Amino acid sequence: MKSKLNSVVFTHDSILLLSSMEKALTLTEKKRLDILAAAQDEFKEKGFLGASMDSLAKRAEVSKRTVYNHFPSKEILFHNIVKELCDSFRQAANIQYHPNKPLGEQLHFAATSEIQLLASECFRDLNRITISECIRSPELASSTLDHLGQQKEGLHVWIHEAMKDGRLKTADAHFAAQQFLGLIKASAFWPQLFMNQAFPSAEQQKIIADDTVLMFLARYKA
Amino acid sequence: MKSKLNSVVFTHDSILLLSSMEKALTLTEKKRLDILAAAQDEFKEKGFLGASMDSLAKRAEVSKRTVYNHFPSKEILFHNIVKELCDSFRQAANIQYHPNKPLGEQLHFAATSEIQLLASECFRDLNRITISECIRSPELASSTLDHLGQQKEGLHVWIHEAMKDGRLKTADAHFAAQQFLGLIKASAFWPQLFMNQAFPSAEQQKIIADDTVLMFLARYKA
DNA sequence: TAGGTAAACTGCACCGAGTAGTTTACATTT
DNA sequence: AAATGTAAACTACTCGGTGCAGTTTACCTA
Repeated sequence: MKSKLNSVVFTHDSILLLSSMEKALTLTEKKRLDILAAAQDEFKEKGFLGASMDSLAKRAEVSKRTVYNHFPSKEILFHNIVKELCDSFRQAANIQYHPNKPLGEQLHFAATSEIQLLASECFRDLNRITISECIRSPELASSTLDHLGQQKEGLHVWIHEAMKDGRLKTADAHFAAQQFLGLIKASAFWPQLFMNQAFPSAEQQKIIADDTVLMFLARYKA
Repeated sequence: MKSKLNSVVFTHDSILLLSSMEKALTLTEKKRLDILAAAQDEFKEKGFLGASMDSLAKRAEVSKRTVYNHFPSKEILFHNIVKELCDSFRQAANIQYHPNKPLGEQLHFAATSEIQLLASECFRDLNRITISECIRSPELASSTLDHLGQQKEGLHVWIHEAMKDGRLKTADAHFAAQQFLGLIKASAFWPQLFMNQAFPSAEQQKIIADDTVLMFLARYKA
């Protein structure tokens, strides 16, 4: 299996769930997780408007009433899903600036971990779910995609420090970080999100990371 | 002055058309344009699923029956809107490679015209309308976003020629074009589309174009 | 220029399907 | 037996789409 994050939530296989969590789960809690898993599938597949509570309940093999016992409304359930998915990415790859290590090495690590994040099925699911709604719901847009910009924050700080340290040309650190991530996402995020393009292979990922660092340093190295 | 019956079928800009020709339009044609304009607003505002044919008809100040006289179904109407918007971007900025002009100048032109395109309210409308649906409809995704990739094609060819000419380092031209556009869109497209970020001012646009070219040439100039 | 005809528009009622959310009455678990 | 979960029916909608009777418009002819 793939997902190493919050294994409980993303596991669709209830038997596995039960066996791995011992007998700790009461039936009520199990149902709750079934509902969350089914809701995630339903929303992912049909979007917020397209999703139906009946279909969702059937998916979870649970009475619709039970769904409403756990979540008072469709919207609240939706926000729970989004929140939950968001939380699983709190572990923002906090890149630390090391004055002694080579810039290329540090940047390559940043690029690789960003690609790693973009590669995770989980992360793309979150985006597929939210982005459609974000366009028409600014509130959700900011609350959610703030999270997405979190490791951008980290990179921005890193760049700023490297500039202060005289190892990068002085420039707008925020803008530079945007460029760095833009280079990556142009190949490893947007095309996969909107067209159904396959995600880059391991070799392609390496090329993307290498070339991003190469280009970035060609421009900014002091 | 009389107008041929079907000369108006494909519309460029409905509002402009209406105000400039006014009397020349037969009532049927005017209604048709009213419907298209209203549909554009409705879809833009609520998306495909959220849009309602009743609300749309009211917006167009037209009987719902009339809507269905012109367009047999909601889906067909939607595709008409998308097609119409697409057609208004047929003028793909076809960048031509000039062996004698400086690379920076030519690239700067490409960057500027790309930003120009991304800046147009029209173009962002098209994307806002389609992208949400593209995620769940691969068919629409390819048919529509092919268009978006058209000027990318142009750039890719340009880069290829410059490489053959020995003025750029030999590399994957398609990948390089993707990088070039990624640099631009990271600042002037995606943030505006999903968050409601304001579009860059004229000065900011210049900075983006300058810096994109700078970075690209730092990496690829032979 | 007047008049007639065909086509288009209107407004409304209506259909069947589906929606979120609630209630009721029964079954299972503990 | 008390508590919780259950299915199915029910409410009060909204939706896309249709049928139809009556009105308006466009255009051709006499």
